[in-house]
Amino acid sequence: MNSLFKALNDETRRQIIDLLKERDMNAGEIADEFNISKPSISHHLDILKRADLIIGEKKGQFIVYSLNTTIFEDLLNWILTLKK
Amino acid sequence: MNSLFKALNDETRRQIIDLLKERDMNAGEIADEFNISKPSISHHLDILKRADLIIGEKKGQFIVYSLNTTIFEDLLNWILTLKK
DNA sequence: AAAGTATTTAGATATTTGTCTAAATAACTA
DNA sequence: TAGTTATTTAGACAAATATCTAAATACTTT
Repeated sequence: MNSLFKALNDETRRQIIDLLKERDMNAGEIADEFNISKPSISHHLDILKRADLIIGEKKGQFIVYSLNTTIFEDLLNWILTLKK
Repeated sequence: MNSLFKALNDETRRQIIDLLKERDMNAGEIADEFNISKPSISHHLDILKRADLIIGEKKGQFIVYSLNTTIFEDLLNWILTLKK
């Protein structure tokens, strides 16, 4: 739960999530959407990966990232215990 | 949204939320649940307040804190856009 | 009014975090 | 195999954060 909230606590990472909501993208495509160096984006992707929010799959020369929607269940449940 | 995720990105603050889920408590009662100084807890309460996650109401000498559940709607909606 | 209790504010410090550049790794292409 | 492209790793640094102690503020009680 710690790594999940940590991962979500950054505007750039939330924007990456929003991008992947639309379609799968490789690291370079993601980096092109930001005015941040590729190594920094790589680092953000690593944090999202460690939180199980995204999955990276090697496709030849590229690594294609996609959302792991199942992890959002945990977050959803955590919130729902508060609503009541 | 930024202050919301920031506020949730700390184990102590999430535990405070869990405590307030059970019942309203004043600052001293909350502090007694942790091995952290009162000023530090006060700081955590401030961050939760700024994120609109909790409300503090003066009751004489005490300040009673309670959850502001309406704010969780925002978080809920953010997550739901990802699930589909 | 003085003393005691509850809470916050101020200022300091160590740790964590986001960013960068340079270099390393991995895979394709000519 | 040499060069090019895609991505990550390593190391450095400035900014943000969690914590502490000491002091200030606010209310209550005697």
